[in-house]
Amino acid sequence: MSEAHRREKQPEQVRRSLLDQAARCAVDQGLGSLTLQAVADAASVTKGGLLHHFPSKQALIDAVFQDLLQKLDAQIDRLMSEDDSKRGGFTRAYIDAFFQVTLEGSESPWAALSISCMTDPHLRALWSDWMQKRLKRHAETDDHSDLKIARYAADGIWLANLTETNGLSAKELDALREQLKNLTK
Amino acid sequence: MSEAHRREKQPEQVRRSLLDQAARCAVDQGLGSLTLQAVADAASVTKGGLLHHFPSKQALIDAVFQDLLQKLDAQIDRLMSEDDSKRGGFTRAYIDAFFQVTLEGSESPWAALSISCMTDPHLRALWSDWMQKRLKRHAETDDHSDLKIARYAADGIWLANLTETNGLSAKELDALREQLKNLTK
DNA sequence: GCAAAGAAACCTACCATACGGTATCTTTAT
DNA sequence: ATAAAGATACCGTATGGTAGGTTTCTTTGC
Repeated sequence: MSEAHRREKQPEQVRRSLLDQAARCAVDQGLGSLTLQAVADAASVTKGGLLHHFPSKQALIDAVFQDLLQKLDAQIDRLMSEDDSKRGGFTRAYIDAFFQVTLEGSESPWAALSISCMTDPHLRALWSDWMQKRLKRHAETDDHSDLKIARYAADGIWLANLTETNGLSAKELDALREQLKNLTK
Repeated sequence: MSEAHRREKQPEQVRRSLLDQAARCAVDQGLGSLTLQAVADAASVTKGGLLHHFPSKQALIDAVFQDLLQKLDAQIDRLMSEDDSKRGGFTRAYIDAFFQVTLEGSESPWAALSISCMTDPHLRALWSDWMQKRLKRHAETDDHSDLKIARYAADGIWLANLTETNGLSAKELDALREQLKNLTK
């Protein structure tokens, strides 16, 4: 049946798979009706195996969220290092990061972040903290109402792409991105 | 015990109460952990009574959502009738409606709409439909990329206000709204 | 005008199931 | 040998839903 018992054990890989599949399930079924069994199945592990890696459901969810936040952090830092002009550097990176995520479609684990963020007050706080820290860190270059609007619009677009059954076309998205980035100049 | 059995029956009123309380519960506990019992209790009806009005949990949730969408529709229509310039009329009404909702804070039944919208894929589709119909209806006056960005930004702000533990200040919100509406001219 | 019948509104009691979590056992790696 | 990885079996509970009863409203026949 499950092959995890017979194959070579690569716990790190299993852990990764669990995180990814959990994110995926959260998108498909909504975090509320997310079930340990479903996640375990999707990762080809039994529920017991899952609970070995994450001692509770909440622990799993938290881990997913932290993982995604970490990736987002890295992504933004990378994008910022490629940006030579100072003003709005963070905002541009933010926009690009979000569009990149958006392009990956609703199957991307990133989509889970948003959903989790709304549902769970605890995660909401985490996100809020992250954002506020980041804003404070780049206050000198990115504290302007135009930039604020650009960031909010990026959020909205990202949200829309989750919401719409048929996401926006790549062409539309590209045009929107250009327009937003123009706002940051 | 429950007096619903002895009092004069006013099914319409009970139905309303069920919808309202369901919305309220969805805000408090999150839609995921929304329970029929809790809603029934809040409306002073037994679970059986609730299930008489709404044959399933999903039916109840859908009804709540539809109800709120209907209210939003009316609100937007009203705002549009007060707007004399043509271009961007819908977008301005959309922005105003969302800011009005945002100002009411997270206790408003509208907050439930948003959360539900993210969580439940089925509701996501309903919202998407609503939006697309509305956009088609106002294609002549509101199909422009600037307006699109303004709407997305409104979504983002609304989202941020749900997300942030301490919502944005009324002053900030006002400034943002003005700025957005300027984009629609 | 008024029973009687039928439908609608609502309640009580119950079932089935699915879910999170525990306890324990087997297999693999070091 | 020991610990980690993973599987299996099981438990308690809460929840959505069903069945069928009881009370109130509405319609119909006379």
